[in-house]
Amino acid sequence: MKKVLHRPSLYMTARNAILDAIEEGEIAQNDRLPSEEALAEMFSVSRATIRNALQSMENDGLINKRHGSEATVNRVCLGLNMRIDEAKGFSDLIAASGHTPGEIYKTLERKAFDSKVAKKLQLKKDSEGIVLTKLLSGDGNPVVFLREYYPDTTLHKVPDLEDFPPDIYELSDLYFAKAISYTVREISAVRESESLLKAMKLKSGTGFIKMEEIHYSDDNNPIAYNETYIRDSIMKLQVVCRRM
Amino acid sequence: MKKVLHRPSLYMTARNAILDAIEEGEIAQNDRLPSEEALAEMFSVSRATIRNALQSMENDGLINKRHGSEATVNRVCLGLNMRIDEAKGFSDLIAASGHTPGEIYKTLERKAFDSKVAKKLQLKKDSEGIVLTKLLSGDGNPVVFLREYYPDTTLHKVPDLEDFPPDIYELSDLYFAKAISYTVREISAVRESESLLKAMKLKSGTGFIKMEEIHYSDDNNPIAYNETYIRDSIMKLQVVCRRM
DNA sequence: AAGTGGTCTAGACCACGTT
DNA sequence: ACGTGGTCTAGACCACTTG
Repeated sequence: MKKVLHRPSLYMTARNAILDAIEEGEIAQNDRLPSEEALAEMFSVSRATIRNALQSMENDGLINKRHGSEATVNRVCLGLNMRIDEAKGFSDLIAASGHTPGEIYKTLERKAFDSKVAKKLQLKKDSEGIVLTKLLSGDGNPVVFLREYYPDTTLHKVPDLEDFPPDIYELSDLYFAKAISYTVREISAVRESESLLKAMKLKSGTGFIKMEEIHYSDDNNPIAYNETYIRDSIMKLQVVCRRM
Repeated sequence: MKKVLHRPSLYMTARNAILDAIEEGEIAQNDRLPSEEALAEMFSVSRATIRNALQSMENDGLINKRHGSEATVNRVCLGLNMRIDEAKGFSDLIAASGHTPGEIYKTLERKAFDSKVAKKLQLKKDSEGIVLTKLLSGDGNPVVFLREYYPDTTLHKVPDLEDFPPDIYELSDLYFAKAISYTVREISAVRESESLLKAMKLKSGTGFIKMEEIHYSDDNNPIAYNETYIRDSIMKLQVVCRRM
């Protein structure tokens, strides 16, 4: 995977500067940003460039825009730390929610996928691949159990177990033939089972959230599949949806 | 709430025309759209306007864009019908997933909110408001149980029970002092309980998804709160997350 | 090398909110 | 009435993908 150093675009530079200024309290009076024209002058760029910056910030839930009046800082969304509509791995989510992430165990094996997994990945039955199993902890306690399926065609190189990055998106940048473009997550509830409790090294549990993830390349082909089990007593999953 | 008829913008017109053409198979050869320049010529608008249309389509997961190559139709996301990262009510979700939505019962009462609800809505304890309780069905079977809390300050007029629109976003447009701008949804898993099974008119259940929603106005004030219980055997909740 | 999308500018007019 | 963001144009150059 080629890595290129981009010259940052003007609008991304402006975006980062505005975000820093918000954090320092230097720019937003009562959480209200200066007008687009004023920002354009501050950064010596055109209004279109500032609009590009503000648009990307609104898409990420950092600010609100309203026709006729200045943009405002969105403290509500800025305070969320378990958003599953963002491309973050679970280690990052655990860390973002204020717990110390860790790995209780991790195993790697190569085998044929069962028909259910093969179907999710649009593969012929008995296609082979890598299966990574992980138990993640928050502050030392088991919270997330993961099983990750990587078809042989996906990985252009198989890293050693200890070289697997904790984040699948980073893994895709380093070792996938094609990087992950987007992920579809499907959520259901499951009762605790003997095998799950054993895998998570728990004696009992209340309810678990099950999350099935299919990761797609930018040409809409599935390239990886995960099953994740989450102890929801620790983690509350969040999603933001905006109108329009 | 004032209702104005907007002249549709050129980019929204182009967007809708492109979407129609995609559906009819008239525009995308092998799911690949014409170039931005070609589209601009087709609709007699500038390239910037077409880019605006395509950008909004990509934000909604309808197409993928790649630097250097034409945009492509995203059949994967187009096929999803239970996305909870879109501002849709549950009636719409049930309908979108191919079941016939219905209401098994619906009650309305006015009372003081308990401290948990008051806190979510940033209200003083014992603040009063309207509580709407609903049991929704898919193909006649109970699937979603809802309890919706509307503070007195939110509703500028309280509709009769039978006049409540099925969709909370529509309700907000018609009867809220300020419309809903965005919603934060928090997901957890719950075991079945006596009271929940009774409310849902079920004898037994497997697991339930609990979704707590706080609806915010565009000035980031919470204006409504819902608790929703979902029989996940019927409905799989979906979220799409894109990188960058 | 050619074609395509990404970024950027300067200027214009309109629609909305506030006063 | 005024200031603000929303839409739109025409033109330019750069970065990426493709043949």
